[in-house]
Amino acid sequence: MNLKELSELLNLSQTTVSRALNGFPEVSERTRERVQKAAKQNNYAPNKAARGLATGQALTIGHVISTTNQNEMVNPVFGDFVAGVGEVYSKHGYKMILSIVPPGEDEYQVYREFKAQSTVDAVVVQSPSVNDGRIEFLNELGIPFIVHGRASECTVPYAWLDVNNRSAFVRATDFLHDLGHRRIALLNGREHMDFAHRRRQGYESSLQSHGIKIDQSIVFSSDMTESYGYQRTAELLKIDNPPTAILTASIIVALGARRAVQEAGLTVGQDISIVTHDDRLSYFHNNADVPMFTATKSSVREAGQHLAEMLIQMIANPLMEPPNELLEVELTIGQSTGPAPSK
Amino acid sequence: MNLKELSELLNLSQTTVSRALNGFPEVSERTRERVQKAAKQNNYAPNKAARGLATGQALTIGHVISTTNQNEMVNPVFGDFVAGVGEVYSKHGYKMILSIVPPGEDEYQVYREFKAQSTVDAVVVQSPSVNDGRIEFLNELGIPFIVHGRASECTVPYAWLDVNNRSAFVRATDFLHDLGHRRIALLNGREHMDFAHRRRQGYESSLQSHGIKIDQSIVFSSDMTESYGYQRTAELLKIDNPPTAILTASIIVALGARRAVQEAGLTVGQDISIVTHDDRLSYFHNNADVPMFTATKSSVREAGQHLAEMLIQMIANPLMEPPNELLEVELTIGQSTGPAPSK
DNA sequence: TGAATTTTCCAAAGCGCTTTGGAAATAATT
DNA sequence: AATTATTTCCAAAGCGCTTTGGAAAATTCA
Repeated sequence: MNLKELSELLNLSQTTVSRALNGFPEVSERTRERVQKAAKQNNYAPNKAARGLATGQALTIGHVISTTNQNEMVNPVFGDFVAGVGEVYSKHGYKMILSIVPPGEDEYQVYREFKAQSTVDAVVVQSPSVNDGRIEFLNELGIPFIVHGRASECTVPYAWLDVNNRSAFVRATDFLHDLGHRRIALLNGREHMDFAHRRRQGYESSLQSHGIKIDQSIVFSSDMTESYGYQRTAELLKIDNPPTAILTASIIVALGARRAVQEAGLTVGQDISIVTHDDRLSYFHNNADVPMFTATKSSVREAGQHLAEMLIQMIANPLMEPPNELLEVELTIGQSTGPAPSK
Repeated sequence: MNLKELSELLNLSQTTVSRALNGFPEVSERTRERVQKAAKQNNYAPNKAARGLATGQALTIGHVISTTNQNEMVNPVFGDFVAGVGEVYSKHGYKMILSIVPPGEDEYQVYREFKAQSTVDAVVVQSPSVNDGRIEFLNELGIPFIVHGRASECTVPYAWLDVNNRSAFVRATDFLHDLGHRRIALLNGREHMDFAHRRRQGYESSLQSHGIKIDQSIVFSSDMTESYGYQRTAELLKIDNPPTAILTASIIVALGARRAVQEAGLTVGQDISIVTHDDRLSYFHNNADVPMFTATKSSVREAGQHLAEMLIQMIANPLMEPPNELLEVELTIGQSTGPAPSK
């Protein structure tokens, strides 16, 4: 069923039917209702390509994910973020195109194609690095975009929504310091990623403000896997002056850390404290009455929802200033922290 | 830059340019090269909507994810699966549309819209339940589709790619039996899901073939979260006749189980054995020299790649029989299993 | 009642591409 | 040289929609 058939069925012109469905004022309520009913009955909806061609709008937003090599991680946060974003898109009638860039291919080429083909109205940039080239590139290319996170070294204005990773890790480190910990290890994410860079800053800034010298031998940076948490923690427990507390970048890493601690016959929350960032992933509830981990919490799903709303506003209003939003985390106390053991 | 401009630039007709780019034989090699070069230089690519309208092809494949309620899990497998699928799509020039169905809305309505709007050429059905209504629905609607998994109670033919979950869990259970375990608990996924249903069958079939009566009090079914693994295991360790081995549905659940075991002061692989299914998620390497867990392994990312190839074949060849593919798992021995402790 | 205004509707153009049916130019055959 | 085949190209139609400019019908006003 297309517009022509529907309008013939109704004995109306295509114009009138189109206007009735698109809420134009110059069509009577009676006609509009008749049209809407017939459309529903015949399961009519305007052909996406035709509509896009006529309006110049794709009603589609692009997400580009680069898997630079075969073993590169798929960000575990990805699923929940996309779920949040996608809910909002569909409420506003937008579709999401997910483009996976295979190993060896050029992410920028995907954006160029998007532009040339008019596949999308806007783009979401995920996992920005400290000096992410995509921001300048997209600005030049002229595709509206919003960044989930920030790029510290980018000075031009651009739209972003970020968690305050710096203050989160200041607070986490301060908290451990308040508990008497003086030797605090950091199992960070890969520090070319902006969020990890900022967490490191927060960590160092807190230590410095307490007059503690930073010991690079207990600071690590890697993909956030369980085995990373396990390995580094196991090693840390064997050194001469082992840390009494560990700060980890995600629950997955924290689980690895906890495993190493338990295997060493120590108790988390007594012998060793662990504080982690918690993205509130749906398959890692950390919200028992007393949560498993003390954590800086921030729902990545809600971030996605919020970011999508911002982007849709930007599309509707192309001249607006790029919006920015900085979300603060909650610091919630769980079972994984306690006073530093006295020597 | 559109086709008209490009053809004027080249002093050719639009037809010739279009044919040159689309590989038609009736254009000379010299002309073709000239055209291709100019297209690349001017970053020309055919407008997606216009091309779709003209050809009737969307070059797009739909994935519909239902988040039935606010707290429902996002499947942790999702990210890796989508990465696998997406790589293949982009190699073949296909786009992936991801449609998140917000809580309270109707998944079927999304498919109806896909059909009415011709947004997609085909659809991937994820996480099928035992008697999944989508299969019949899509057959009637007339959208080509392939299922990741199967629906046990569906008798009509349809395209699918699945892991042999039944044989996987037969083998896992047999293996534990061989090690002397007689009391084997099962922490399954939600059993309305087909994969969990089949795993249960495999588990029971193995036990029965060894003459072991099934004890429903040590069989569980739930969302596959870490805390599920932890809770159930902690409870199991307290009952009168606790199991000596546990079969879990995913590494995430296994991690929870391991935590409970360690907290009880027991050792995994000695006091309690754990076997899990391992989807080879990129953020849970379980492939050390001796892996952390004994596991039935099957890469969900490779499954995605394979499934995408099948679907693209189906689109190219609409009359073919619905293809099916059953992948066998590897059973790899890790540190989490050992002989049953003698009483 | 006739003119002015508002409401209601329509024909047709255009979005950018593919593709049909043929024409012009070139090469091969008689 | 004349005819036939082949190569190379093009004008124009059509995909299904939105939207412009304007006409017809209904309503209001003088």
